[in-house]
Amino acid sequence: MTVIARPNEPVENRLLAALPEDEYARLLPSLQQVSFSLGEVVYEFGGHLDYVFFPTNSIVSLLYTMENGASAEMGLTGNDGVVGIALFMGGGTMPNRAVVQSAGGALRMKAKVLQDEFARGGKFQYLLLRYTQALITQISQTAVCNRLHSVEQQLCRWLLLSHDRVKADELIMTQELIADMLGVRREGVTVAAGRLQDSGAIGYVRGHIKILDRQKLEDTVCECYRVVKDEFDRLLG
Amino acid sequence: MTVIARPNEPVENRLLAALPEDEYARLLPSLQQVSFSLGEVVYEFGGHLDYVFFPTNSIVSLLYTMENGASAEMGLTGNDGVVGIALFMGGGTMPNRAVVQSAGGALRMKAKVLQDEFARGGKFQYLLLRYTQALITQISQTAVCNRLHSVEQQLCRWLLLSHDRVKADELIMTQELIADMLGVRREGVTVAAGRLQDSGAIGYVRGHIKILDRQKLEDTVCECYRVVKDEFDRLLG
DNA sequence: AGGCGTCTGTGCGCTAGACCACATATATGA
DNA sequence: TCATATATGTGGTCTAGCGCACAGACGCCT
Repeated sequence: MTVIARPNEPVENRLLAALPEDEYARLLPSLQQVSFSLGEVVYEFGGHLDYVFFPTNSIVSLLYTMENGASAEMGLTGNDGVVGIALFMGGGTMPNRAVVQSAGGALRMKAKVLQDEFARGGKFQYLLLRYTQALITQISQTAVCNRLHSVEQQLCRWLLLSHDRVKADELIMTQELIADMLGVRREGVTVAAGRLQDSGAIGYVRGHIKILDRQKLEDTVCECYRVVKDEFDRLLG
Repeated sequence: MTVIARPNEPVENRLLAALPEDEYARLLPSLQQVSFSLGEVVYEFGGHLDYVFFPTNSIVSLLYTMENGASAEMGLTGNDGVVGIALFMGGGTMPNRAVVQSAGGALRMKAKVLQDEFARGGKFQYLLLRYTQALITQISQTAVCNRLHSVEQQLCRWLLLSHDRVKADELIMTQELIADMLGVRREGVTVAAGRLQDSGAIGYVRGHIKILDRQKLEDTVCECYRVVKDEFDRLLG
């Protein structure tokens, strides 16, 4: 992670952008722009957090790694959210890991500043709690989807959720990493991705995935994607 | 649901019990004791909530039902929690259903009272948010467990979580209902439960499950149970 | 140009669990 | 005591996805 400067351009995180003028002005001096690289660990299982992060064009995955090394994603955060909810929810640490899934920028804020502002009970608190509820929906739907749907459907869901949170049509992501996120084997992803490629929905070469036909993905995906998207729009739109 | 009276005995919900004297005194007049029957729906998908519920000796499951009727549980709430977090998180409605999984009592509180007290920012807010974080852990672990573990392990996890939240060693619950909770087929539960019965861990007849040897269940269960339990103890203990 | 490391493709056997079709057992109420 | 609905047991077939073992294929570095 590299610290860049104080942000001066228009804010690209939806939570911050939704703040009223005065609250944003109060927080602005406490925001620093940082840059995440692919695969960087934002926090570890049980680790202590000094900052919260508001991604702008980066994506951060929340995942859990079992004792035997197997892992699975429970949710992901982009420019519509915040990484480090334990800091305002009161737990201090979270029982999961946060890993950068798509390189890019974020704004960070010191824990103390966040907590003080949260305690004021204004719009900031309101937005953070609504985001947390949307995140709960996402995690819930991941639980259901893991139980009931095929790898191909889950891959579509994952691609669409990522695509929604990043500007470009190209995702930098190997099948190996996707397999870790979805909690399946790499070969399973190869087969599912192969089918999507054959249908013309996506194209990929060595870690570069292109969304060619978003509609095709939406036709294949299970209802879980829509549920999550609708809830995010309802709560944060 | 039947409304009984105003509670006068010692409070049996851990969240309420953790309140300081003055806050509890302020809330007491707004609490009504109610009785839930097995299978009762506390709230529906997208439904509006007039009350939150603090279970005393009942257990309420949060589950999601797909368009095709298949369902899966994302978490469960007993005397250590509250049903209806959307009311203080700000969403108003939740994209899931809440169903009584074990008949028993709860204390209910009008939404308006809850929200006013929450806005004061005292210990009540603190407790509700910490509980919500513990719930997030539970849902997350359900997601991971659904992906990576066997039906038998998940059944153990479910039995242990339920056993922790109810006084008795006997659970009133058919295999059919457990199958809906776990998002698996009824026959799958029959087989898994049969193995646990053979090993002497449990005994059951027509909807009455007895925990005979808790240790055996803990030996069989996956790590997911421990993670959830530890996090509840840490955050609410 | 060559070599090595990292991705991706494929095939094969195996297993858990789904789906289907009944058989049996227990409770409840007429 | 009998009828009926509900709960549980079991067996057979089918499939998705795992584990394993390689075989290309592409990218980067020297």
